[in-house]
Amino acid sequence: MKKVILVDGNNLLFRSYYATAYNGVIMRNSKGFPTNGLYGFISMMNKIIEEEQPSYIMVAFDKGKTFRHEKYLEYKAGRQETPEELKEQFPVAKEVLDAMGIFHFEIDGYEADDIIGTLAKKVDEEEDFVGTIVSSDKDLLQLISSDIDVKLLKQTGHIRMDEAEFERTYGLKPIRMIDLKSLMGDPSDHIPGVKGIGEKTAISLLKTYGTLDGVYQNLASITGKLREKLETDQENAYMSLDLATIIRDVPLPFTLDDLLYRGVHMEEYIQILQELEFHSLLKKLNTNMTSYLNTASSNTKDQVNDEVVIIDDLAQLHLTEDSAFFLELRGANYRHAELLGMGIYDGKKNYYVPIDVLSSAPELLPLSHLVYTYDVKKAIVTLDTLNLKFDQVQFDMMIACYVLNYEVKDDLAFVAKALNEELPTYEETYGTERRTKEVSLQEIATLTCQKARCIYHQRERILKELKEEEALSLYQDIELPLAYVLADMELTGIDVNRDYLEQMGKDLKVKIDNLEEEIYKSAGERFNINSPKQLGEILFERLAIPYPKRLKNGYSTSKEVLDKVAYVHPIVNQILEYRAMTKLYTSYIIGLISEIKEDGKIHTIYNQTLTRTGRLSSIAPNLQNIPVRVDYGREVRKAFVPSKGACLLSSDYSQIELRMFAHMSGAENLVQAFIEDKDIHSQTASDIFHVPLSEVTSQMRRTAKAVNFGILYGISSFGLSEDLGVNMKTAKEFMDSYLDTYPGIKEYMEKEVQDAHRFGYVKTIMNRKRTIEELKSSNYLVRSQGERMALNTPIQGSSADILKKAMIDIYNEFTKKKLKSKMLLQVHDELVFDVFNDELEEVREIVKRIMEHVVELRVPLKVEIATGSNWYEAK
DNA sequence: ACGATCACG
DNA sequence: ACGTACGTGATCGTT
Repeated sequence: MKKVILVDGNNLLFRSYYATAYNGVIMRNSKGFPTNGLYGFISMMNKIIEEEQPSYIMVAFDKGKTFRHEKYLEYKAGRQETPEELKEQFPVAKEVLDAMGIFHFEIDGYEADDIIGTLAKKVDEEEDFVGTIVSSDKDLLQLISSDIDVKLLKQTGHIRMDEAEFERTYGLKPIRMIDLKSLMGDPSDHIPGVKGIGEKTAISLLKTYGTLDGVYQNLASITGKLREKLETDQENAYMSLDLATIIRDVPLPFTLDDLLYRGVHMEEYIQILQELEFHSLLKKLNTNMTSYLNTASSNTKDQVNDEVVIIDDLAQLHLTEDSAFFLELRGANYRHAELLGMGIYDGKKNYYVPIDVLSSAPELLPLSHLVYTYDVKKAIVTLDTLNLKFDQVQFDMMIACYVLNYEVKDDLAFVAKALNEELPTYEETYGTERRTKEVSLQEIATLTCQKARCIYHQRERILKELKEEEALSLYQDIELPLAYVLADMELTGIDVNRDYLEQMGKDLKVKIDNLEEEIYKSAGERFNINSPKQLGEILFERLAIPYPKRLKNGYSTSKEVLDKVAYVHPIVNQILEYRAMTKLYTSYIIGLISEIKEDGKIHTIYNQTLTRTGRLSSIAPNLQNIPVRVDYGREVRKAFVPSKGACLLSSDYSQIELRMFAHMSGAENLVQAFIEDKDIHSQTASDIFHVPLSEVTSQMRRTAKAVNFGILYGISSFGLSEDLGVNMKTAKEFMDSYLDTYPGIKEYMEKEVQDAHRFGYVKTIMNRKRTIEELKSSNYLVRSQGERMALNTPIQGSSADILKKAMIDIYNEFTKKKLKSKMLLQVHDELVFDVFNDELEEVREIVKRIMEHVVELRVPLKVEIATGSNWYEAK
């Protein structure tokens, strides 16, 4: 079987050009010749040859276009003019191809698509040829057949689309791509399509009616807006069909056999690279040559490390060196994910252990050598069922990269990309949740080992960067040990009283149903109360309630707004109550019940690498936003219960962020107030209103509290006035009074913002760094937001650092003392424990001591502890 | 996929 | 003259 590669040359050069042309700034050689498109083009050609090992290859280029429709010109006119700097690169691209021994072709009146389409047809007709088309243009997918597949280039990596894959993805035959485009259009190719129809609608229409003709023949059975859209744009749709169809009978003066890949003419090739000054490509060429020569001469040394040994018996796996491993899962939530297998790289060889091999004899896995990975917590939690304990991991690339401010996104491919390593993303490999892809064992093995290799190779570089950033300690002494603590908490889970939640749900349901009827009565009609749009119309049009605020498209029906107009009509309070009840019901009754596992517990997942400040977040379910501020919502907490013979203990940092602020600003009166353990909001009220403590009213305290919070968030008089419901002038007076009262604070804040501007980042007490791009913005609002982040992050982040350190120390102390009691939850400034009755006093002492003394600041840290037979009581 | 809303610190 | 408080996640309806 002869394999031919058909490359869309225009597409390749265009995308290379635009990928590297930022605001018109492009790469040139020392003679001023633009080279940015060529660089990507040549790299890509090399990559294609390396990956595909073709025996036949050709690159097609555009050369004008036959006009097949009177309206065509009009549409084509909208197309952007090719920049001069790109045009110049085309002849050179062709020279490069000559030097590389690659056939290329163009012909008057046709685009590259048409040449490829014609050749693809020839491949279909010839018995002994198969072909692969390379492009990022989905248009070419219409050429897929049993002998033709498409390597669809993506921003990172590529997707291989063959007949089966296409049908899995779109649910259609490849040739229907044309009909699809005629309906949904393609702005990049100036194909109009039918206005208002997107991919989803187009696919479902074609699934029902087969073709564009089918759709229009059955217009009678289509109803509503959709039919109107189809009728309006029928002419456009058929023109689009024409435009989208690739020509397949271009006159070609050669045959498939003429496309033979002849291999590179090294001297010419090197000369061109030198002229273009592509030193990295030359260097790569050199190392490839040497390694090629090496393998040729001494055939065992320095092999390319991409051969994967698929292990079918763990007894065969002998690791003698520190190795990297990557656990491959399929599914978003790792607790429900399908375990696929483990890729291992020991510096020399790749091994892939399929999950069935692993689970049949997990004790044979050489854990002591599996020391580098990506997301150790995930490995611990998912492989706990096999009784595997990854307690010797020294390097977690995910956590390290988070500390270095990389965007982590739960996918190694994104981090790898930032480090200039190309890996297919999760979605590229497995598709989306709705459109899953089937992936072969061989493919998974290759990809998983590729990830293990990436971890192995990037490790030193990342550690070096951590050292340079002085963040090694944060990574090594806080974040990495914390991953183990969190894994343990996730595995432990918290007991939930399902019966209690169900009863509460039943009661709520009755209340909600009654409220619903009342609301319909008040409104005089039935409508969807949950729809802000419908609700807005009922309240502000039908009932003519005055509205203080409008949104982009409609009225705001937020609590804030409704509170203001509650006196006008009884329906407003009914709505507010309905909202509160349904929120409770859907999110906290139904939502929580659905997360209870067979063991009667809820096991949340902590995301350790998400927030920009260093806090944790909690998902599936979020246990960091269980109601507490309002009485009836708080009742939900009664469902969270201890294990038998134990109680729940909650320990809470009192005012940790304000204390942190006092510490960092060094404002003397504020520091003193904390040292004397004053009620900080009352004290602030006394100070800013100049009255003795005994004369502070609750109103004054409330105001002072709002001012204190404002300070933490990077105060603005507007924000404060909104929060307090006073005008901005009054709010400004409060702020000024505050700043007068506490000398040093103004200076501290000014310096913080100034430094942030100067360095572009801020840091916490444990040297956690947050870069703030917003500070560079020319937009005042964005820049101000950046300044508020700069003020808030050191406070929120340092508090998070402290909590994390405390968690690790407490965990270690529990282990050391061999306590049965367990840490269960973290809620930013609160920890919740399951404490066995006989350990209560000991735990209370350990937790309080460690939390209060985990760091020593200018102000004391204060911890409040409460216990009870559920989370409601322990608060 | 995104915004509005509302739950938490 | 802008038009705003910091950090999250779940659910719903709309696009």
